[in-house]
Amino acid sequence: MPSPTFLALPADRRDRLVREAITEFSERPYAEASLSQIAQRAQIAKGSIYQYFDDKLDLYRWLLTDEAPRHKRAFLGTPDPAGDFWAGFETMIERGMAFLVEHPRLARLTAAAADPSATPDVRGLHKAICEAGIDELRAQLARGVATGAIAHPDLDLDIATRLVAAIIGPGLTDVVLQELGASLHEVLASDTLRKRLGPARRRRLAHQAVLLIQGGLGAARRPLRRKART
Amino acid sequence: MPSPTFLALPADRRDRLVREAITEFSERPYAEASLSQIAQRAQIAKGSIYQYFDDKLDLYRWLLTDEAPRHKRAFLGTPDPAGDFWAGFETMIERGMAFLVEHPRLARLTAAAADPSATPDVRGLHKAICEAGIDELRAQLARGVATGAIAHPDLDLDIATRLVAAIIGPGLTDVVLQELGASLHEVLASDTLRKRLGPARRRRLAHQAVLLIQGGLGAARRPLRRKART
DNA sequence: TAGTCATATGACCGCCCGGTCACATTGGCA
DNA sequence: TGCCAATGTGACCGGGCGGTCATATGACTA
Repeated sequence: MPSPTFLALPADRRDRLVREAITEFSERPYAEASLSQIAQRAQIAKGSIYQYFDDKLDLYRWLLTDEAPRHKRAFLGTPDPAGDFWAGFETMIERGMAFLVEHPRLARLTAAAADPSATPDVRGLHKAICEAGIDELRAQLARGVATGAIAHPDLDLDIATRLVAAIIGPGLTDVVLQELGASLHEVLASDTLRKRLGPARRRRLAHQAVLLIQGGLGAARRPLRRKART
Repeated sequence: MPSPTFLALPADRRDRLVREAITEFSERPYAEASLSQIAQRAQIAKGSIYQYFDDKLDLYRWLLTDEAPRHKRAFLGTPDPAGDFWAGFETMIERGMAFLVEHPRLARLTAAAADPSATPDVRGLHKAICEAGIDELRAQLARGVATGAIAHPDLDLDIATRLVAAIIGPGLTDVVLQELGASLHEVLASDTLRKRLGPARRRRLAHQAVLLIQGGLGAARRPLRRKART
């Protein structure tokens, strides 16, 4: 965890450090990310970083568990619990893609949590992040079950949650990159490339994902053309 | 690519090197995997490795694009094109999980291809592997469309392929690890843990995945209880 | 102004890496 | 048997890393 010294830092100095750290950790796997580089680019002595954080992992952990989620929550806002479940679900997916467009480096940082490589301590971190996301999604799907929007007696909720998470996480990311004809890191680096992932395309892709998910989870057989009973 | 010298190596020497290399690359991210370690554990001078492969990446590439796929193909065999599409699909998924049980290190090596971190050259490798898998899956789904087992006019085949790939790849892996209550690396290391992923459990999980996928892709609405029209 | 102390600094340390190369070993052929 | 080309070897290199620490700095007190 960051020291009081870090928290009391002048804003521009702290921001410089945070910005460069996020950039470094979003562009390289943890093992290759370099504190020396971060310090140099942020124009802060390397030794200072060790006054703010215990070590490399401590800095990474803080970025991943505090800084990134804070921005993500601020961006996503609180989802509207009222309204049609599937419409809300689609919106949530669209907002997730919007976050990728608006905060590519943070999105990339978070996406790294899916990385199964990595050293044990880093994996622990990643797993914690993933499980938090899974819990949130499960709660949301459970709400769908409660409202009757989801009804599939043979499908286990825990399993379904994880499969759906894979669809809207790595799955949709893959689709997006395919559509943009670029790699995650190219998208991360290019404003014009990200602009191509505009609201219309995001809605379309989110809808496609929901088509697949709902078709498998929806109580009504194919409620897309005709209204669901609810 | 490996030199002729490597290909002509006495079997036990070559096998030692390959085995230790696979182990090393499956236990650590590429950046942290160490040729010195591989050489030491295989009891082969480090210099020799450079007579067999150009460099670290060359060895990794060969493992990923030649050695692993060869074993995987040998294990999976050729799928039976006749028979019910969805039953065949479920079998394919079950065989994939069986591969994880029987060849955990190879499976882990292949799974690393999903890693979005990594350095550009490694990402290039990974992407190639992924795209090959996607192509195969798309062909299979296209067959489903042709036979009428899949019919969803609003869903784009390319997109569906990638989403389905996410389900049966990272998604199912996540589910399996959750059920075993362990991490991928623990499963990799423990025979007894892997034995818990027996045929019955594999079939059940594969069926759950198909439930989700088919529900969204199947021409018949819910053909699980009543026969599909074929 | 002189003294104090939290903080900033960057040269430095030990480590291990990927990769090289001069030399040792081997095995097949004359 | 004697030779030589192919192959095996591991000490060695330059480099960058995470992390340390003696010292410099500068704000604030008395």
